[in-house]
Amino acid sequence: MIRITKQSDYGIVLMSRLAAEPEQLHTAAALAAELQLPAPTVSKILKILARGGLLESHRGVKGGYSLSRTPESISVAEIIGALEGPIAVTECIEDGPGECSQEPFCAVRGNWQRINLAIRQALEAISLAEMTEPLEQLVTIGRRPLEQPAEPS
Amino acid sequence: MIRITKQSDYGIVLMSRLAAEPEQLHTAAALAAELQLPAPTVSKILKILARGGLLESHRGVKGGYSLSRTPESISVAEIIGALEGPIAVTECIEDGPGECSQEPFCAVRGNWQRINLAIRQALEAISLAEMTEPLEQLVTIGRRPLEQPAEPS
DNA sequence: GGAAAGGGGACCGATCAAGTCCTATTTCCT
DNA sequence: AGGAAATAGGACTTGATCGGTCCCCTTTCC
Ligand code: FES
Ligand code: FES
Repeated sequence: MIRITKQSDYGIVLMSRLAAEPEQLHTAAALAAELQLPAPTVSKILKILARGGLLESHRGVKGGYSLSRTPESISVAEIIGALEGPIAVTECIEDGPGECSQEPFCAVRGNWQRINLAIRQALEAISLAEMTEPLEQLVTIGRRPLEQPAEPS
Repeated sequence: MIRITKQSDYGIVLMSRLAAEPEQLHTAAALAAELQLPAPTVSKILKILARGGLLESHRGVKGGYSLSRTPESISVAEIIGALEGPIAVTECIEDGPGECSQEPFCAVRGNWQRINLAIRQALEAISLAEMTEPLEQLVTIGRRPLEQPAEPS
């Protein structure tokens, strides 16, 4: 739950791959093959990311994609935002008031934004660079990847 | 994006309403009418929340629901978790390894959990009590409900 | 014993994401 | 100059899943 779409999922994976060699150009086909993802979908996602300004595209033979900025300056929030619009968990308050049909009755109206903000900040705090330096870092610090022993079911 | 289901949406609204009078019993019908939500759906959601241990249910005439704990001790993460399973943004790593088809190729494998953890923590940090004291608090502190001026689009 | 509440689950319809495909455009190489 | 290889852009189909409804059973109060 709190599911993101597969587009974002793939998008982050792809961006992470590109972040490994920021200088280098990668074609959509090569990335798809390497990551074992459906080629047309990869192509589509890369296009969107390029349109969003996160990727630099080079057309023609020997073309391909590369990051338009350094991995450190790209947050996963940006990636998700580029792929699926602004980050908002609920449709209530996306931007303007008057949207939700039950504003008058709703007690939480304003506080939804607290949730949205919390999630957005959490996502903005994670940079692409952090996504590429994988296990060592985690293990070194001794951070537990998961801690949710109590699953009531 | 990063959408939660309407169940969670409604669930949080309902829980917030109940948090206003933690002692009192509320029937599903009354809550539905008050909040202008479809009655059967409300009933369904309350059932799930009760099964999850977040609500105390009383059957029979004069029955109804009430919070099983204080609003301060209930986080929105719990509500969402009860309504839609454990909080995980992606299906890759829900719990055990071996799930994702491309573990060998995936560079982010371990770092997805970083994202999941960040979101989970963000949601755990928000209590039901915070959801009920609505606008005043926000305004007093001068917190901006939204800040996202740069929308590249 | 009846009415009013919750408990549980089956069920259907609409929405939307995921993936495919096609065509145009740009660029490199021969 | 011309062809090949790549991106740009969009239309389309299908499939899952969410949202919502409905029905029947159990419990409790009066
Ligand atoms: S304003 Fe939409 S549910 Fe609160
Ligand atoms: S392990 Fe599933 S995408 Fe990384």
